[in-house]
Amino acid sequence: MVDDRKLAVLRAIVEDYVSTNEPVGSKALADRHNLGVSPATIRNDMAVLEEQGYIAQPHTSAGRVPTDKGYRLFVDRLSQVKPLSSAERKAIESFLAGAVDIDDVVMRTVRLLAQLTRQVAVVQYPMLTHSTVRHVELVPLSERRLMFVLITNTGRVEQRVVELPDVVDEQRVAHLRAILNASLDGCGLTSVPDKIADLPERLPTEDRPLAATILSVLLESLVDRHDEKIVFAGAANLAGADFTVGLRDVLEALEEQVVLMRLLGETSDLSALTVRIGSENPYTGLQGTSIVAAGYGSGDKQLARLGVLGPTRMDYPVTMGAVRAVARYVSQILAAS
Amino acid sequence: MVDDRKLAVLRAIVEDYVSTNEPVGSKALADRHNLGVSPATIRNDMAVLEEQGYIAQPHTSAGRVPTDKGYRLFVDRLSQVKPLSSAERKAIESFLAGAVDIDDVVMRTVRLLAQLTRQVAVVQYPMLTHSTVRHVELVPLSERRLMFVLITNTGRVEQRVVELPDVVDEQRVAHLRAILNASLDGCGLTSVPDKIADLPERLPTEDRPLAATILSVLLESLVDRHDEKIVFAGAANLAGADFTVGLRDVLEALEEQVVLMRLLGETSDLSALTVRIGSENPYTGLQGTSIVAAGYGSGDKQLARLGVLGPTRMDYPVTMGAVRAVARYVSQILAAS
DNA sequence: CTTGGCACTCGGGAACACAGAGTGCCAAGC
DNA sequence: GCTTGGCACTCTGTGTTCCCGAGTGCCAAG
Repeated sequence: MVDDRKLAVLRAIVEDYVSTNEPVGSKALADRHNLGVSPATIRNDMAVLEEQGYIAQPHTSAGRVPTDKGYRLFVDRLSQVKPLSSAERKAIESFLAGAVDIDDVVMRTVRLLAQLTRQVAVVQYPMLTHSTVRHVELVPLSERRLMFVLITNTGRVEQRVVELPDVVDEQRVAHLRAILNASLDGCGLTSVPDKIADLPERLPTEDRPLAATILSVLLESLVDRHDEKIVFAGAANLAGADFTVGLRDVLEALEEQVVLMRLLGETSDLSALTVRIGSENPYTGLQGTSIVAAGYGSGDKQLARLGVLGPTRMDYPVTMGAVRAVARYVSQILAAS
Repeated sequence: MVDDRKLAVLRAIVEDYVSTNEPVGSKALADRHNLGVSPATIRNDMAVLEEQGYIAQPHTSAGRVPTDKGYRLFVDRLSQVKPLSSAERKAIESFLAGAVDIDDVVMRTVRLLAQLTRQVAVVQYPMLTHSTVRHVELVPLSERRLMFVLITNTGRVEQRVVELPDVVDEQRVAHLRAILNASLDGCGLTSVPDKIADLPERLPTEDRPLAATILSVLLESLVDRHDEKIVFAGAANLAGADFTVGLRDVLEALEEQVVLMRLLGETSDLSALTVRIGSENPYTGLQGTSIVAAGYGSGDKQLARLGVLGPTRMDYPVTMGAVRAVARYVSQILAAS
C-alpha cells in the first residue's frame, strides 16, 4: 500500500526536514514541492505513512518528522548518492597528494572528510592483516634492551621495546636480524606466526633464548594491533547539532577505540558503502546518530574503513557522496605509494 | 589595602563558587566558613574586592563571582597544590607501568589525566630536540622509492618515504646506510644538520645525488616535526561544563595542533607548573577556559609538556596536584625506559 | 571597624492568555 | 474511489504580568 506518490511525499519530508530542522507540515510540502496534489491529499498520505512507521509527529498538531525506518527507506530506495563537484574533487586530490607517510595520509584524510561533510570523520588505519613484511629491524638500545621495528609494504611501522633475558652482543643481534629478514621478507602478516614457529630450532642453541624473546614480542604485537588504530576529527561539528541524546555520550563513544571500530562496520564486505541509522546502531548513547562508512584500499584488497558520524538528521546523499569519493581517492593514493 | 581577612573572603568565594557553580553571597559565606565576622562586614570586604577587580557580580543583587584576576590571586597566593591520595598514586603508577612503547605511554598518560581530572587532557610528545640518533634505517620499497626511518633514544620513530632521482641498487643503499649511521649515531638531533652538511663531499661522485635526496628529506623531517605532535583526550568532559563562550570554539581549538602547542606554554622554563587563566589566554574561543600545564621529562632534561584544559571555574588545587603528579610519574617511566 | 536594620533591586519561576501552525474528519466534487 | 476545500480542534511556543526571595548598599549605633 505504498504507492509512488506516498514515496514522493516521504522523500519530500526527509529533504525538507533535513534542510530546515523543523517538523514539516502538509501545507509547506505542497508549497515547496510541486507534487500536484492538495495539502489535504498529502495529509491522507502522511497519515498512512505514519501508521506504517515511516514518519512520526513530535506531538499532536505538529508537522511530521522521519523515523529511523523512514530514513532507511529514503536511503535505500528514494535517494541517489550525490557526486561531488569537480572543484571539490580537485581539492581532495591535491590535499591528499601532499601526504608524506601513512600517518600523514590518515591524518589528512580524516581532516578532509570532517571538513567536507561538516560531521565527525572517523578513519581506521590500514589493516596489517593484508600487509606484507618489508623489513625487520633490531636496534640495540642498551645492553639488555633493544627496539624491534617492523616495516610493512603499506608504509606502516610497528615498534616495540624488548627487554632481553641476557646481555647480548651486537653480532648476535645482527645475525638474528639477517635471519628474520631472510625468512619473513615479503611474507604476509597473517602467515608470520607459521613462518617463525620453527625458527628457534634452526638456530644455534645459544641464540635461542634471545630469538624466543624477540619472537614472542613480535607475535604479541601482531595480535595486539589486530584491533586496529582509529582516529577521528571534527568533533567541533557536533557542537552545533542537538542530539536527542546527550552530546557527552557521543563524545565518550568517540574516544573508545573499540566502539568506533564496531561502528565502522563489522560487515563482511569491507568495500561496501554502508549506512547505519539511529537505532540500528547497537550503542546507547549513539541513538541519535547515523554512520556512513565505506571501505578503502588499494586495488582489490580492501584495507580498512572510513566514514563519518553525524546526527540522524543528516543529508545522506551528499554525505554518502563525500565518503565514497574520499574512500576512492585514498585508495588511489595508497595504490600509488 | 588587601588585608588578610579580605584574602580569606576571596578564598572562600572561590572555593564556594567552584563547588556550587552559583554566585556566592555574604550570608552564605558567613554560614559555611567560620570567618568570625558578620555578613555585613563581609559585604564591606566584598565591595572592596569588587572595586579592585577580584570579584564581580553577574547582575545587581546577585552574589559575587571570581574574576580571572581573582582566580589568579587565588592560585598564586591563596591555595596550595593538593597532593593525590595514595590510592590514586598507586593507580597512576600501575596504569602507566603497562605501557609498551612511546606511543602507548603518551596515550595512557593522556587518558589517565583526563580521567583523573575530569577535564580535557593534553599531552605533547617528547621533543626530538633533546633526543639523539639511535639508528638510521633505509629500506628499499621499490626500484625508485625507499623508506627512511629514524629511531631516537627516546623511542620515537620517524619515517618518510623518499622518491629517488634514479634507480639505485641495494649495495649503494647499504653503503649509504652504514655511512649515515657511522656519522650520526648518538648525535643530538639539533646537531644533525651540521654533521651532515659536508657528507656528500666525502662520498664518491656517483653516490651524491642519492645522498643529497635522502639528506634533504632527513632535514625536512627534522624541521617539519619541530612543531611537535600533540594529542588530547577527555573531550566528553567538556559536555557537562557550560562555557561563557561556545563549546564549538573550544573543540575547534583542541583540534588545532598549533593552538594546543602554544596553550601548553611557550614558557622558557619547561619544567614549571603553569596556570593560564581565562583571558590570560591569547585565543578567543578559549576565554572561558583555564590551562594547567607542567613539564615532564627524564632527569634534568625536560622533554615536553602536558596539562589539562577546563572551565575557568575549576578546582585549581586538585587539578594542579593531578597534573604535577602525572608529570612526575611519566618522567619516571621515561627515565626507566 | 563592626554590626544589625532597612529599603531597594533584580532575576527567575509560575500563571495565564493567545496566536499560529497543523491535524483529522467530513461532505461534496471529479 | 480518490481528491479537495472547509472547519473545528489541539497543541506548542511566546510574550506578559506578577511575585517571591536572595542579595545588596547604606546608615546609624555599638
